[in-house]
This record gives sequence, structure tokens and C-alpha cells, in this order.
Amino acid sequence: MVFALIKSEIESMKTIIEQCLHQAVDQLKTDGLLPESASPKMHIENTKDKAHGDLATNLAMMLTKMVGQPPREVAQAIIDRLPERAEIAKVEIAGPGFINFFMADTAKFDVVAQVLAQKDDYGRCQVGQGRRVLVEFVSANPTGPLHVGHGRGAAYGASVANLLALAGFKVQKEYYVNDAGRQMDILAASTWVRYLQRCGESVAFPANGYQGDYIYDVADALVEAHGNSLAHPAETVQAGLPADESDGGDKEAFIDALIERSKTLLKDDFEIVFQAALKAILQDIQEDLAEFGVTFDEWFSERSLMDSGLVDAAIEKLQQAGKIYEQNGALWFRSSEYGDEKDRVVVRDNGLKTYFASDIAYHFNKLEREFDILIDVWGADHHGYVPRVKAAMAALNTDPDALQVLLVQFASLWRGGEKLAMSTRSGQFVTLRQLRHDVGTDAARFFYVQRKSEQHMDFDLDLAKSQSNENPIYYIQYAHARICQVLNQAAEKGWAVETQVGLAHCDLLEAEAEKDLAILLAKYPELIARAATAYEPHQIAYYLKDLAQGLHAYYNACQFVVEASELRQARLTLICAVRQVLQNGLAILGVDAPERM
RNA sequence: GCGCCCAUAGCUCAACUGGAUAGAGCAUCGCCCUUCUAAGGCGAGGGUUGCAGGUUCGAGUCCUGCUGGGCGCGCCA
Repeated sequence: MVFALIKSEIESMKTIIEQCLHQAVDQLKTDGLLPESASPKMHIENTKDKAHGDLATNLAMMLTKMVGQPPREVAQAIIDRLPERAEIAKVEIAGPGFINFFMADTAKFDVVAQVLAQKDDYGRCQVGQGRRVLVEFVSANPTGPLHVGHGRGAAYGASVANLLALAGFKVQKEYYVNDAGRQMDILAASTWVRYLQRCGESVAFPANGYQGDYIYDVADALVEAHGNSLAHPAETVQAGLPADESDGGDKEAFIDALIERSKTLLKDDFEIVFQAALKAILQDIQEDLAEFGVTFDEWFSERSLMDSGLVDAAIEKLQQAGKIYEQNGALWFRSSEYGDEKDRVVVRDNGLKTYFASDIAYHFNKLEREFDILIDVWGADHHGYVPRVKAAMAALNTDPDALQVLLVQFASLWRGGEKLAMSTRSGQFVTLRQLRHDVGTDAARFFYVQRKSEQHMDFDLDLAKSQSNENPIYYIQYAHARICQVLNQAAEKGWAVETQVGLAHCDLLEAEAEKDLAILLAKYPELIARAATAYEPHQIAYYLKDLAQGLHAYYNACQFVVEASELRQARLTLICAVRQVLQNGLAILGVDAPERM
């Protein structure tokens, strides 16, 4: 109740200064120094150097041309017209014409009340204005387990979604399941061959098949459920097939022929094998991601898109718009009319629709579901794909700018000072599950998002695994655990924290470390807005390191559990607020905030 | 060859989107546990921001050209 009142009354320092500057600008206009039409952008920034005060603006330098006076004189003119505010202790001109603001010490701690009142909601803002965002990420083909490359997209996408939700967007998280197409047929054929082998048939495994051991698991499950009722003699299966790569043939031609043979022999039963493989792998992926703290609102099936005729409908639409032509027996989309390098095939000469055709339908469908913003998180190797999808959106009379493709660079894994070579084909890759078991979910999630997504990243397994001071994740979690333990210590002495008492005595907080912490806490909401709109969760990681650093410095500089009750309450209240913000920030990154370590 | 991304301390990376003396961690070297968790703190050294121009009050950030690295350029997905 009390807090609800405070919540609405407290303004951030930045807001206060912005209001003051607006008043000053208005006054400049009435004084005839500035044209009425002028509406300068208010750029107020946190200072890097304490000597420059707490906040600063470059407003005077921005206005210098319009006013026709040197920046420092403009600055003086602005300062002369600033209204008095108790929160502002001092204002001065510095450097080329910056106006520096020094906040009153008492005002600095207003933020503590705000944090404790808003709790999990501290930092929430409304820059999203309730706009509906669809975040599609991971979307790895369900042909095998996720590997560490998918992990980065998963961690990044999940954190971006958390950020956007916090920033006032309505977020839906979606995984596009590529359960149609040739790759899935290859998976089914691979599974069937393993099944035949389990049934005692000596069928050679195709060179282009999925070699991973997980295929055996699916085959075993098939034996369990269907006995050998899906089996055919090896001779029948292999009769008349072209040579595989191992016999000097073409592995692509071989696998296609094998798929055809599987479908011919199995008839409707092919679907049983297909579904068994798909379901098993998809479930594995779902469990894997869930254990990684990554969940989705929707697992969108490519097959459902085809079965419901949406792919045909999308092609039809393009056709009606006159953007489709036929050449060499295939249907082409005129994507080059919209900035793509060349036109693209949507229906092959063999009648099969391309992956791109489904993707057009999928993105069109996303917009039909009335999302305002579409975010796709893709591996950077797919960047060449962006123009054609945007081209399709434009051709379908939708706004291509509604689509934001966020590219995530690959992560190289390092262990023992050596780069780990990975190849998907041979099944020689580190799985996400392996990584999680190796370094733990918290460390993995944190390592993935602590770098800008478009930066190439080195993932040092030894470092992520090390439970030492070298590992930044423990540094942050340790700060949180320390606070919890201090509060426990106080409670054991019968000194439970009473935040109302603490808030009433924030004027006793005079140490530098205390002021530094308060300033850091106040920066958090704008950090959320900035990180969300820039899709940059790594900013949260850096902030949390700073906040943890502030807490550790405070811990070393001051004693919290002291006899003087008012000072004690003020300090405990402050660290409660720090704990809250640590929790909020770690939650965005999907990292646990342990109470003890 | 064309297109996209990247290049910042010995190493891994930031830099609030054009602002003040470019900052952290690791590594190196000094200090600080009879005190609420030393997985911590304080301090020192370390830079021509790949190179060369340009834009302006002001550039790591923007524009042009190079150099070096990654990725992409299928009727694959």
C-alpha cells in the first residue's frame, strides 16, 4: 500500500533532468534565443567519470548552431533558465560545452524504495507499447540432437524474448519444426536401415545417412513396438539400387533411390518409421532445451503448413501478383525485383516445393496471426537468405521491415588451449547436452550471451567449467549468495531486516560504495529499455558484473551487521535492493541466483 | 569474382548507438582475512582502436579505398 504510493511518485533522475531541460528550452524560446520550431533531442547520459557529476547532457552543443553562440555560452544560457530542484545539488559547464549534473546524496537512494516496491517488476518499461512480437529461434532440423552451435541461438533467443517481454512487448516464442522435405526422408531411411540391421538383415548403411548413435535408439524402439513386421529381406531392399559412395557411386543418388525403395516397400508403414524418428528426436530436443531453461509457446510444424494448403496458397498469391514465372519446368519467384541477387525457385521441376516456398508461407502466416514484429534468430551462415524472404514479404504486400533477422555467429569451442574441430556429417560434434553436463546450465547460458551475438565467439570450456575466480558467472552468483548469507547472519542475531526503517535512514549511507551502488541500481531500467530495443542481452551480463563488483567492494569496505540499528537497517535495506536487481538480471539470462555457494 | 559480418591491451571482450583522459576480466607484479563467505577487495604496469584518407565543434563508432579473417553465393535444407 505504502509502496504503491511511492512507486508512482518516484521519478528517475533522468526524467527529472529531462523535464528541467525542457523547461529551460521553452524559456529560451520565449526569450527569443531559440526559434519556436526548435525541438532538440534530449540526450542525457550517465557520466563515465565521477568528476563529471552523475548525469550530463550535450544539449548546448546541439543547439550551438541554432542559437548562434559558442557552446559554453549556450550552456550558461540553459543553466540560467533551469528550475530549482532539491534533487539536483550542483550544475556546471565542462569541457567543450557539456552540462554536468550532480545529484543530491539523499535523492540517490530514492531508487532503493523503488526497487523494493516493484520487486520482480523493477526495470519493466513500456517502450514496447504492447506490440506483438514473434520470436522464432533455434528451429534446428529434427534430424539429430542439438549441438553447441544451436546452444548459442537458444540462449540468445530466450534472453531476447525475456528482455522484450520486460520492455512491454507481447512476446510469443516459436520453434519452426522442419518436419517436411528430403532431409526428413533421409532420416527415416537411415532409421529403417538401422532397424533392418537390428532385425538381422545385413543392409549397408548409406554414406549420406545420419550416422549418429541416436538412430539406433529409434530403431530399437521400433523393434520394441513392431517386432520385425516392418522388415524386408536385405536382397529385396538393395536389389537394383545404384552404387553408394563407398562403391564409387554418388551418395546423393544412392540415398534418393534408397528413400524411394523404402517408400515402395513400406507403403503406409513408411510413415510409422518416419514418425517414430521425428517424434523421438523432437522429444529429445524439447527435453534438452527445457533442461537448458529454454521453452517455447509453439512448435510450428512445416508439415502442418503444407497439409493445410498454406504453401500452395502463398504461391498462388505470388502468382496472382504476377511475381511467378516458369522456366525449365520449375516455378520461379521474381525476388530480384525486390533487391535479391537473383530469382529463386519455389517449385522444382520434379513438382516438389522448396524449403523457401514453405518459408514464404510461414512468414506470411506469422503476419496473418497479427504480429507487429517478426524476429528470426538465425545462424550467420544463413545471412544470404534474408533478402529473398524480405522480397517475398514485399511481394505479398506486407512490410518487409516488420521482419528483423538477428544473426548469431558461430562459437568455436576451446579445450586445453586447442580449438575443437567439429563436423556435423560424421557425427563428430559436441552436443548441447554434453556441454550442459560438462559446464552446467548457468555457466553455459551466461557464456553464450555475454558476447554480442554478431561477434565471433570463443567458448573456453575449461574456463566455463572452472569453479574459480576466473569464471565470471560465479562472481555474480557469489555476490547474490553473499547478500543472502549476510541477511541470514543478521536474522540469527534477531535483527531481521525492516525495510521501512532502513528506507527512513538512507541518509546514514555516506560511504562511496553505497552511493555507487545506488547509482548503479538507478541505471537498471534504462538498461533494460536499451538492451531490449537493441536485442543485446550481453549488456545485461556486463551490467551484472558491474553490480556484483559494486557489492563486493561494499562488502569489503563496510560492515553490514552492526550494533547501530538504524545504520544496520539502512545497509541491509540497500543490499536487499541489490539482491533484487541481481535476481532480476540473472532471470533475464536464464541463470540461477543461488542463496549459498 | 560478387555480397554480408568482423578487426580495440599479451589473451577473451566492452564502450550507453557521434561525446570528455578508450574500459573490464584473465595473465603479470605489489598489498588486504582475530571482521557478516578471500569464488572477495585495493593498487600498478600494459593502446598509433588493422592501414590510409574524408565528413564536423568532436570519430573506436559515419563515408571511401586498401590489408587480413569468417560466412554466403543450388531446382539442398
